[in-house]
Amino acid sequence: MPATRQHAEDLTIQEMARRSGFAESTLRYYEKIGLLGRVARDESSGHRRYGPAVAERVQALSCLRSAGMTVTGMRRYLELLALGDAAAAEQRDLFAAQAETLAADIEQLQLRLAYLRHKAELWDARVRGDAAAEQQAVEEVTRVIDRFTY
Amino acid sequence: MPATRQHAEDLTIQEMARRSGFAESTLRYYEKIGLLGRVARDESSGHRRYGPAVAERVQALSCLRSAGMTVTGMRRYLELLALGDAAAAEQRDLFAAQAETLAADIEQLQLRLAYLRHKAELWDARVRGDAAAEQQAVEEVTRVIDRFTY
DNA sequence: TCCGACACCTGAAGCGCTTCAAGTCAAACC
DNA sequence: GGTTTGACTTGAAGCGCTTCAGGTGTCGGA
Repeated sequence: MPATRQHAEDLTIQEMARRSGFAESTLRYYEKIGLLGRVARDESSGHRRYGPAVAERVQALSCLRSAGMTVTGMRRYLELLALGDAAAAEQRDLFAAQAETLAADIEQLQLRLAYLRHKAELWDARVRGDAAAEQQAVEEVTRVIDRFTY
Repeated sequence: MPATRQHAEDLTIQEMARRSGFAESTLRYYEKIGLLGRVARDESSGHRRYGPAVAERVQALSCLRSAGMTVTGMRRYLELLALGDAAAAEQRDLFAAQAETLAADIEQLQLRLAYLRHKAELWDARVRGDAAAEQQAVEEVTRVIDRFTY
């Protein structure tokens, strides 16, 4: 009789990991550092069971995390969430600021992508023994690097 | 008489950090784990001095690192580099693979960005008490999340 | 000549996970 | 009924840095 009293919609750590994109180890870690409160357990096995409320919270954290938000930022989000509509303006600002940061990051990454592609071209030209193409790739690499900012 | 015998083009760790985008601590760390070989020192002060050859190497690593390459990948790159043209095909493949990975990452990040912006809209609508706008933002958030892959 | 100020040094600890080692629980096969 | 399989548990160690604590070397000014 396994976990008869559990709700059907409760997720195992494996399911929670699959749905959220967090590794199982990360879910355990987040619980340990207090981001998730205490997650319910199956009484007999001691395995974690993620109910709907926790699951939703995990989903939201997953989005924020994959958008580059730090653990500190996620804590802030949860604090604001607890305040509800009273903290709506702060929430808006939190998301807007994170969006701007991410937009800037993406722009930089696109430069890095161009760099990598030109480097691939460069070595390809070398494989083919095409000195002219190699020279052009070198110039393109240089041009891209000049646009890097740190 | 500070470091009279040093070459003028040698960089301090601070300059190297500024030019490469690595933190000074990261430069020390990379040296410790053997990514940079042994960096020369100013004899009297014991401070690191990055000569042109090392500086170029650091620059290249910086590009790779900021394009998402792992330390393992960077080691591989340095190995191949030592082989010169003999490993040109492997270098091309290394860069091409890294480029593909990064392109996929960027695509995901653009979704996260859309998510963040819609979330900001959502809270903004709530601040303004605009239920219709809020409802629309909720739908947009949902639509974006459905396109997430992990 | 002494005094900060500052850049740098090393070694150790912390962070956000990830990986690993050793063990528990439950369904399933022989 | 044992035993294997597989998902799960905890605690500890590792990774790639980052931060911190405590100290050294160099310089410019009083």
